[in-house]
Amino acid sequence: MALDHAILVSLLEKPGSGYELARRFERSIGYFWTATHQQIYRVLKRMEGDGWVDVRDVPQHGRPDKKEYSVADAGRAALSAWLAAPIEPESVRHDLAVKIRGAAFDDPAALVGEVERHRQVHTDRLAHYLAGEARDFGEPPAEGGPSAADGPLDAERELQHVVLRGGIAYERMMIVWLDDVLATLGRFETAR
Amino acid sequence: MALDHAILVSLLEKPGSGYELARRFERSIGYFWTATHQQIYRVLKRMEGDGWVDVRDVPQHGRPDKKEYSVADAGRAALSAWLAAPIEPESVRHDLAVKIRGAAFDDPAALVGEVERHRQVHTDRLAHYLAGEARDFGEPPAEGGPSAADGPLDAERELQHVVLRGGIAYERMMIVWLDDVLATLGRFETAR
DNA sequence: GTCATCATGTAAAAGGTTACATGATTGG
DNA sequence: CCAATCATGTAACCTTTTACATGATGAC
Repeated sequence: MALDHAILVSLLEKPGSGYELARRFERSIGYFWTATHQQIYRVLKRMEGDGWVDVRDVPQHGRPDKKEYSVADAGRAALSAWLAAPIEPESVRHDLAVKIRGAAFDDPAALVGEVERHRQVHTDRLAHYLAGEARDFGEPPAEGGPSAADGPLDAERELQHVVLRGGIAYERMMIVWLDDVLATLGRFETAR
Repeated sequence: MALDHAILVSLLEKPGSGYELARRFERSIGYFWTATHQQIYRVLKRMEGDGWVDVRDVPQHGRPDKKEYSVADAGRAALSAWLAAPIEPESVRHDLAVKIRGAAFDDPAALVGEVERHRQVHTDRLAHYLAGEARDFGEPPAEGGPSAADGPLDAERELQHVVLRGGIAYERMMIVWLDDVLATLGRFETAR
């Protein structure tokens, strides 16, 4: 029930078409909420029907027209209501953990390649995050540290940054853990 | 497509009824793969039809009979095939990250209670994991360090332990990050 | 010319959630 | 007697995934 809200947040950050949203769900937002373009188009259509979003046809030169969506008042209200409601489950699906436990009943050493592949994905993602952090949140040329002259706190920017820091912490933890997994699997490899 | 495999792994670790599996999915396994009893009963029935699991009626004194499931050869083969196939997506759904980014368009300070609640959940879970680790994997009374006399490596035990260490690392990371989130939100709270 | 990218969708199948339903025993 | 726990399920609904489908432009 929260793909709606993820889309609303993304549209508040910047209005865009279904296609553009789908691309964002492959990058920034997609790192903590996955969605395919089929899902996105369906939800946009439903939210349009419910008056949560407004649509505007944007003709483009050379390219097909796009429908630019932006959040309507009703959508903002729906988001507010969701923000105020507690969420519990944080349901997780860690295939790799299931595989590791399952490997005990098969060949543990056969899992090494798979774990290394995952480690590479997390290494790449970490590098990507760190590059994004340096680009978007790099040290401002502060003289004498933060002061009132820095202007009001930009909530959107600060909160995006703290979520990104979460992603960075997650990738770092995963890399350390996957090394632990590899070391553990290695003990069986040599023991065979 | 992997609830099947999570159930197979759990049944290989220890045969049991649908009810018992549902309880395990609330505890150990459930921390990296969620499932309700309705899902489990449905999948067990399907796997029984496909010959992946065997069933045995166990009459009990005082309690309703239970159907004890165990993994058949075809189930083991299916698990092996899954273990050998690469998995990519690791699809994530972090409601809280969406909420944090969404809070920029609402009241960031209003999220403090929710974040604190999540922090508590992770603190409790960490304590639970650490207790489990001490109980199940506590230092054996080794004299002179590890040696061949310790016997062969127990793959099931070692791999369960490394998965548990992953859970511990995850909870620790989350607590540190949630403190970062709280500090970030706090800057808006006082700025209002 | 062919491939990648932009842009939007439909349809079917699989999987997950929520609500309802039953019935026995044990402990307070 | 009432609540909790053990034990198993059905039905309806919603969401997600996978496959198919179309058509244009720009770069090579």
